[in-house]
Amino acid sequence: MRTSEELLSNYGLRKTTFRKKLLKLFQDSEETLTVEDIKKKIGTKNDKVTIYRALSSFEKSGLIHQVPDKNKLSRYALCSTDCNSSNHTNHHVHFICDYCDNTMCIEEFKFPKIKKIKGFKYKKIELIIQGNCPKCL
Amino acid sequence: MRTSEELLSNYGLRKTTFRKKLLKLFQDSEETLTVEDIKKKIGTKNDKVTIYRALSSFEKSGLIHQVPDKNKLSRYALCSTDCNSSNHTNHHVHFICDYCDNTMCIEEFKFPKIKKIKGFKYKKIELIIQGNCPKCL
DNA sequence: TAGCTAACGCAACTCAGTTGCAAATATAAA
DNA sequence: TTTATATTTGCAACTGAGTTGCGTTAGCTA
Repeated sequence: MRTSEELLSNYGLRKTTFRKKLLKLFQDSEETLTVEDIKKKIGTKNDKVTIYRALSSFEKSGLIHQVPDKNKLSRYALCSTDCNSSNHTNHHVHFICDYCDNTMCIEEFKFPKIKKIKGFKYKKIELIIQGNCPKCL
Repeated sequence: MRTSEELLSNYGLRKTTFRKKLLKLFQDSEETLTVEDIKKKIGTKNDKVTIYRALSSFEKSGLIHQVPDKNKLSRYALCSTDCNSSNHTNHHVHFICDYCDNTMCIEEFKFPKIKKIKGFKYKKIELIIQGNCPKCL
């Protein structure tokens, strides 16, 4: 895995103290993160505005992606493949646990073949499964 | 199709002036509706609280379902099959148009077979396609 | 038609996310 | 290394969807 500093450089982002920490947090985290999660886990007490702006900058450049959440909260996770600003990974499978509210990006999941419908143009396909995760079963 | 009054009775809901209008609006509408849409389209000027409460009551009873929206707004649509409070339709396919922001429930779409992953329990599976609808292409 | 219960409307609130602006800091150029 | 430029940060104040409490109104049942 690349270091957070290398990654920031590669994606044309500035290596500020906060952004290095933020990216590292994503690299070390198994689960998707909300702004609240980030506030708690990151040692520094940066303003929420800073967090929001960093997240949207990371997202625009293709480093992270938004993940749907049961309660319409924004969650984020590292992009697994090599995404960039003009080409985000198209297919994501996300699992939302009813019980612990966690949202997971499931990598091992093989994405099903989706039938084309005449007259529609597809850009992004998302598959969301709601249920219970192994921990909560 | 059943009249809105019949439907309300069947689902154990009171037939108030407002709820009859609201349900009729859904029956007459091809597209999913936001609270803002409802406010505009419905003649009466009911309070937004009334709209929110009616929607959540309709949803709980299985008359309508929530639909994902690009901007995290709540959208609603009639349930196509015979849903009820204990058994909502499991599989929905929704198409979100990038350009006109409309979200459509695509009925003709055949839902793909989803592989089970060991340790996870599935309750609800949602497939969201983002792109452009025939009107906007 | 009387009485009970659900639905309505108002006001005030909550809370995630946004905007504007001045100060701080990273990067590029000299 | 210093200076100039552009991006990032932090504060304060705002926005807007959705919620809560409570008194009033209107369906429904007996």
